[in-house]
Amino acid sequence: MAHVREVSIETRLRDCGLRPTRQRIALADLLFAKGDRHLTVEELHEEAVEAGVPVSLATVYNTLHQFTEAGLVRVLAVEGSRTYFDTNISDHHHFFVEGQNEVLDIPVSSIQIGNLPQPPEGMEIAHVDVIIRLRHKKSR
Amino acid sequence: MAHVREVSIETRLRDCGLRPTRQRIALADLLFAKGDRHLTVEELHEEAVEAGVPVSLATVYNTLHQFTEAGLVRVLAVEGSRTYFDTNISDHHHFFVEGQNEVLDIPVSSIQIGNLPQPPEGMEIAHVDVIIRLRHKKSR
DNA sequence: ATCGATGCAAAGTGTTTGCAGCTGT
DNA sequence: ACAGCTGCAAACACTTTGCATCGAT
Repeated sequence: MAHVREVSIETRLRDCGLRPTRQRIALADLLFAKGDRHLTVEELHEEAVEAGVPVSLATVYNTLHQFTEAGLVRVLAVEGSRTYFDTNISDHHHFFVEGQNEVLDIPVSSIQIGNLPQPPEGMEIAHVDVIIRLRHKKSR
Repeated sequence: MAHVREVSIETRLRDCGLRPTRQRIALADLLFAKGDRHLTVEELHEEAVEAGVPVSLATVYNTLHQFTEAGLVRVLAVEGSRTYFDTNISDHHHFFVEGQNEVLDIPVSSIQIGNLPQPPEGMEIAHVDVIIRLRHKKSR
């Protein structure tokens, strides 16, 4: 059976110092199989359960944080309550659809940012986030 | 006693359809007396109590949301858990110091953003947030 | 067999809500 | 006096943690 991909994900986990357990492999599969994704813990948990891998919510939280530390995913701060995890760790920006809690990628090339201000003394820039908040046009 | 400012804040509240109560006036005073500020509910609550205006936390939450709807302040989504309120409602951007939970304004003129991507069909841009995340330089 | 991972439930945060009593007009 | 606020505590959503069991090596 299609074992080829599993092996590579296993290796990837191992390289991060994470033991490739059933749950981690399943979650990593869900995360990376479908291209770039923006998921909440809840959503990923639901997907896992639907895929027949009954992980617990707590494990999804723990696993996503481990993945974050390992640099496999990154955290997206778009909206107060919920935390989004982004499987696209390359440099890019986001649309956020208000009310719909939907996140869309913006390739870094479609925005021009120039003239970044100097960070205060002793600080350096860790990351630049651009979030373009969208709403539905009222016109109808 | 210095009643002049109070009156103007009262008027401002009234204009928003908010009854100028003790608590609202006190909170508005704290918010707007010291220039542009970035505060969490907790911080504002503490300031109010220290200033001898014992409002309840719930009232601070309610009041800040009312102020937000009235357009007196705006919500800042920089970080997952806590909600920041920004008293500067003009167009500008932010530094965010990781680990320190500190927010600093960046005047809109010090960043050049060009070439905004087209929003998806039927959507329009509500707001563009730029957050420059900072960390301390490791050098020492 | 060992040490780490998992699941559950309980504990934490930060935030919201319901309702009795208080306050501004 | 009335409608709208406020305070408290209880309810909530999301997230983290403790501990006994399970699983990968």
